[in-house]
Amino acid sequence: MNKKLSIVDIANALNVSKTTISFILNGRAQEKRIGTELVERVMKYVEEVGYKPNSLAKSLRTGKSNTIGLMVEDISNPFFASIARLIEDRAYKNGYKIIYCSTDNDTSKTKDLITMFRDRHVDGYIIAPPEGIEKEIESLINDGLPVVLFDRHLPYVNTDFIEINNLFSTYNATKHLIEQGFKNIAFVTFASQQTQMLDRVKGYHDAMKSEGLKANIKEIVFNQNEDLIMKPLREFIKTNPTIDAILFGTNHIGTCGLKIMQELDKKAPTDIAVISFDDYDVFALHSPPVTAIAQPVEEIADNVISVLLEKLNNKLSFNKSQSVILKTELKIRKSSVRAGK
Amino acid sequence: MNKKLSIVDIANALNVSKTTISFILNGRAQEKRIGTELVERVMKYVEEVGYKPNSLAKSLRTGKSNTIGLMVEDISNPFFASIARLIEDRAYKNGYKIIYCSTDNDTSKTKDLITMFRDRHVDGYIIAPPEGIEKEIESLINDGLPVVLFDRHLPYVNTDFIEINNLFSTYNATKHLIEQGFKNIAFVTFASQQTQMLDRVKGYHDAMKSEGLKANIKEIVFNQNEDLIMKPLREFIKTNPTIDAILFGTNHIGTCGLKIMQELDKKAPTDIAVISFDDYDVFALHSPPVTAIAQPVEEIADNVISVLLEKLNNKLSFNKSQSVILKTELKIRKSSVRAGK
DNA sequence: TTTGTTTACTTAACCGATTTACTGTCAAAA
DNA sequence: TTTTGACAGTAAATCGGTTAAGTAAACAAA
Repeated sequence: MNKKLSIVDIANALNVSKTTISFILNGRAQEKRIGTELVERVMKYVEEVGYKPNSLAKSLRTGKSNTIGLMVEDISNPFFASIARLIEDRAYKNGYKIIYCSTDNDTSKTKDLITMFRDRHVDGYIIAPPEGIEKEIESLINDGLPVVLFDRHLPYVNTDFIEINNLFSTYNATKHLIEQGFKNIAFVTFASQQTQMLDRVKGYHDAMKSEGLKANIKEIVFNQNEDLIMKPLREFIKTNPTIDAILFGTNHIGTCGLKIMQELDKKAPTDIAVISFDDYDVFALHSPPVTAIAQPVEEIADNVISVLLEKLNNKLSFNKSQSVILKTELKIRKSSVRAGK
Repeated sequence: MNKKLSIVDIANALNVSKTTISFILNGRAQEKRIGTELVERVMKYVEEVGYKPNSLAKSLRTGKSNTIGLMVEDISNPFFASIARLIEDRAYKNGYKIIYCSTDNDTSKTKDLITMFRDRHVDGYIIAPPEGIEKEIESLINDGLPVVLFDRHLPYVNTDFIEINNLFSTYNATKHLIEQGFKNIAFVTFASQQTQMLDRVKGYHDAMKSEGLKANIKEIVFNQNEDLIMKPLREFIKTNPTIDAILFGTNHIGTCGLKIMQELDKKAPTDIAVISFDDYDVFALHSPPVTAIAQPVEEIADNVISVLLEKLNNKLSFNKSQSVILKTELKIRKSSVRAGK
């Protein structure tokens, strides 16, 4: 219908060069000493006809796309979805758009996605990195692109990241279970070499060790197909009847665990006490409510975007690394509190 | 570090014109009768140096951005998050990237976002539209841009949409409650004039009427702040002690309802039977498990993206409207089954 | 009167691709 | 011998902006 207006159309209509229009629209009128009368005339006309500069052309010339690439593990996981939501809000407020994708923790998929993001000239990267993409991340950094990692980091890549104190979180949760009198405490998690997961395992392990208790760690291979998670989990619980408490390493596996317990008619905390990493509605609403290690989602999102925006705005200080470790909160609910107490 | 290669660099390196390179890379070698020997030489070199055409430049010239704009109500809502995830997968497989945003059902925010998407030259639009954006959607369609609506539609805008049979879904759920012997059934939902919501109310209303029962509808104003949802909900339940069943209009309000019931120590189904629209982990895992109207999330996503891709591929048949109404499944669980039965 | 400075713009190059319209060569047909 | 057509490519315009470099006019200083 109404053919899109270009800067040339505006220039012709007003009998002014397109350079002048460009300067005015980019707020460089004063600097370029464009007469105030003309500035007003141009602004008025632009407003009137609703002209919007073509952002592709702009990006091509300036090299800035005003886009942030967001790579999460899985956007349908409530933890990532809520962080994505918060990041989205702050990004839009600052004039940035988000392109996102789910990595599924798949290294080669992630590599492809990074290539795609580069290709799209995203200005900054927010990544929850899977293992094995050190080279790609380093290459981004070497090329001067702002990168912020979150939820986990790559130990041998020197970049900014936002994380929580995983080690202390599971340590603390385990201690809590021990204090409640549970002894045969298992840690059930996804098999992973990611930093946050290693810390979670270690925190649990150290707490058990410090109390002279035997650690019992079950690692389950992640799979998109939920049945393939449920099955080994079911086996584990069935074949370990002496377990009196389980600490789950993520919300996803925690949820699966609850499903299995329901299926096997195991009640928390009488049959098996339960704590899960990450907090969300499922845990708060469960009967009994499930004790959870709540991550400070808002703070994580805030920090991630703040650090990234700072990098985007003054590329100068990219040498000063800004990594943040946030604290979790152990939300103690009935599922982990000994009946008698 | 390694300066990005451009097509000119490739052309110079091989002593060939950039036109030729472009033809070859776009698979038009045969059509443009480029010698096979040269084609091979170029392909090999391109592969070797890892040249990737600048997609911004490409988009600027061709007018195609290979991007789909996805507008959901709230990406942190599990229903939308899982649809977004499925759409993302299919889109990436077809060479499209997703830019997304949450509308919060806010009309003016949505208008801004549509402007932004246009500005970004997204190739196609997937929108769960709030009320009051008929004009903007029509304008997209008039400009020949592919638009698919989902979850709801705009009755007076003639475009494709994917929806479920809301009317029958709540009718059927209400009938189920009546069959179970509940009589004082309330419908609690968010105040909204969106088609899916109107249908949900009507389905409930008609079912009650057909059985000669009195409808009791509570509409709650949506708010980002959950407390402002909980408060009127709490009041409603407290001041309506005769209610023996509640049908919740969305997963969000259903979840809030469960929280209130927990707080007030009301058990389902003995104190109040419960059914909620949308199904997710919270409902399946709740004790007792909550009967839910499950939307066919995969099918919705599949249909949405199929229709959109078809439109993107052959702009020809844009006159033939492809609207799909999918069926829901009433997952009957304990929360709505009379104790005695 | 000449030179210099400021003001208020404009011209033209550029970003990196695609695409239209050519060019030059050689063999077959008229 | 000239024309035609297939072949194998190329030059230049274009998409819609930004930006470095330049210019004309007015005024001030030397």
